[in-house]
Amino acid sequence: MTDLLGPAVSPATVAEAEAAQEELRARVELVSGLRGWPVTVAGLDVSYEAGSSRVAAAAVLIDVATLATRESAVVTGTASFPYVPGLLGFREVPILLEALAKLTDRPDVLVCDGYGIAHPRRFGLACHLGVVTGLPSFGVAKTAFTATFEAPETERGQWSPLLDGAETLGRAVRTQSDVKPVFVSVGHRVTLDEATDLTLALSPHYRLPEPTRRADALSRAALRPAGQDARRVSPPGG
DNA sequence: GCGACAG
DNA sequence: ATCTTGTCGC
Repeated sequence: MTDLLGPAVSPATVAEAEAAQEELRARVELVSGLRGWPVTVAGLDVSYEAGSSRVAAAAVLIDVATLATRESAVVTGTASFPYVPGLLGFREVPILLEALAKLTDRPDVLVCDGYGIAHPRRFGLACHLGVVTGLPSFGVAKTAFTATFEAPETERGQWSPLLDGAETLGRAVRTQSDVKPVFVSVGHRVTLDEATDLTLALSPHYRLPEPTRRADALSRAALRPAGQDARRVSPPGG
């Protein structure tokens, strides 16, 4: 089928992808589109198979107040774009959209595994997904990327700014006391304060927010043959 | 020029 | 991301 949207959706080269990001960044809205505290949030994540291009994407819809899982969807497919730092969106957005489409209810906000605005061209995965879906979104990354930061105080809830010179791109947030911080940045139609508060509300027990934790587990399990979940098969030596 | 580099 | 054994701790 003809790709009517061109490079903005499926770039053929790194140069085209970077150019597309420069175009798409103009569509990011740095104001809140939330109507008060959200009722539901969808956590998203993608898992990869070792020596192949097979991937699995999961979307888990969670009730923010109770953290109960309302519904979840998982889909397997093939990665159509290589991993290139700064271009993660082109690799994961397509299959994540498929997983999102399988959800019955529309989430109030998306939580992504990676960065939003704290990106070389200010258009990380969370911005990409937000712009394409029109939904509020933000990212929670596990490791540092482009910005500089000082370690936040060690108590849960403490944070320090992610900086690029004088520009604030996000926050290093301590979701658990004495545990490495996570990196929160805005994606689309969400403020940094909202993203920070949500990250903390969604991470009562572990370092990572429940939505992305559950999406990670689901996508990972989807790559395993049926019947081998949480069980060891063909142990070395018989 | 060289290294580092979300997932 | 994934490859990997044991180990310390709640």
